[in-house]
Amino acid sequence: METRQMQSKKRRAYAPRVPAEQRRTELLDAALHLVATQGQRAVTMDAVADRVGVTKPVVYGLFASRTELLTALLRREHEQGLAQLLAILPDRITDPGQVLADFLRVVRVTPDRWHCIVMPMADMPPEFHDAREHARAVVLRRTEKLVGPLLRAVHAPEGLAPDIVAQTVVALFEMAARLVLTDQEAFAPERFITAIRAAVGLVTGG
Amino acid sequence: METRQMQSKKRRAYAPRVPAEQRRTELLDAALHLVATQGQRAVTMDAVADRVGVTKPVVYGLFASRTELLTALLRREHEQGLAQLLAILPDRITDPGQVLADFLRVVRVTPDRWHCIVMPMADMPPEFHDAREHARAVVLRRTEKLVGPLLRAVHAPEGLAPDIVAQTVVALFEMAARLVLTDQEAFAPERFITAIRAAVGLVTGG
DNA sequence: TCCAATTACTACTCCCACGTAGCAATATGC
DNA sequence: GCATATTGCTACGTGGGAGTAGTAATTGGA
Repeated sequence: METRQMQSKKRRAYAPRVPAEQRRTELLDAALHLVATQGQRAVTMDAVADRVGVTKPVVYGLFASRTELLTALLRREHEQGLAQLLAILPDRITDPGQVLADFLRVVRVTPDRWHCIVMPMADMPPEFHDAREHARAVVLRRTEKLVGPLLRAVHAPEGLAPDIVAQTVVALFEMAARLVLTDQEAFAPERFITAIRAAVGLVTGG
Repeated sequence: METRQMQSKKRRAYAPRVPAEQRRTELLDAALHLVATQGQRAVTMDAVADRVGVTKPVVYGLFASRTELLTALLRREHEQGLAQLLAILPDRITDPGQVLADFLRVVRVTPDRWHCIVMPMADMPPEFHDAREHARAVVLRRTEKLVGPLLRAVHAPEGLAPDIVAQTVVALFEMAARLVLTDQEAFAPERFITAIRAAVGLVTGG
């Protein structure tokens, strides 16, 4: 029975000890990568732990549950994404093509984050949507304000309601981001910028 | 021991017997409803069976696995959705607002189907995307062809590439559908139609 | 009225991922 | 160097949903 000699239990190598805050960040980063590359199903507590070189109970030491982990992740990414966006938006828009260019550059610099923001994650418990709804609402309000003067500048008719135009603009930016993230070759960022400038020219110059 | 008298095992009431093809349809309908109202996680074999008033093995009699069930569902919905769309699109577009109006009417008539088409379902195994990719590709090709003459008509500059315009148009239709499905009050279909007509007027009349 | 085919049900097994209890190693203050 | 807190690990229990084997009810035809 007592064959505890050769092939003994091989205790796992101890992972380097790391202060809580830093571990927390590492774990969120791992979760982000999993979401972006394999979808949220892939974010199991074991997988996250594994990616950091640690075991599951360590994750539970910092996040009470899988739900809390994912919620924290979505909140962090949306907060930081929102910050990136607000840093880009000027007070008054003169060149929409420039705004799109800046945005797409940001997307390419932090693709995982924007993947997780812009590729809609279905089947998330309601609480998960809070972060997204909030960030999106902020962007929509901001966009609506920016769009108003633009519409007046081109003498747009009444029917072009600012809220609908704002929804449209945001949807288009999201579309561009998705295409850039999934089909980088066919949809080089410059193509969108060319297109948007052509469209603007069509309206103002026509 | 033999207390099999009063509270006996209460065998479940036999569900009415139904031919295979019809059951299949019923089950797909049930799955569709679950997807549309609670997301794909809610589509468990038990839940689907239950909704039809039947038990799990019945479902396995018609679909070899959960994956096959969901695949069949997505295929069916995309096929029928595509048919609806193609029936709407004229050979030559004269009034874009009319096309959008027709489309949104179709969406409101079969909301569950369009929910499942237009609300992206993340975390689906690759095979699930086949139906969507295929249908979307067809629509994109068709749209690209329709958009060409339109661009020439308004003397659009070179930079407005037809493929990008097509992606844009499709993205906007999807956005409109999503908003109509989720926020029917704030985004009455007429508002989109008004907006699109105003936008068209801005380009052609300006 | 009986038989065979069809349809449905009961009662499992299996697996996977969540979440936890308790122990082991490593830092840190004295 | 030694106590103690901190961080990590092993080894479970648990629940829920996929999938299956075998049986029972129903129906349609002879």
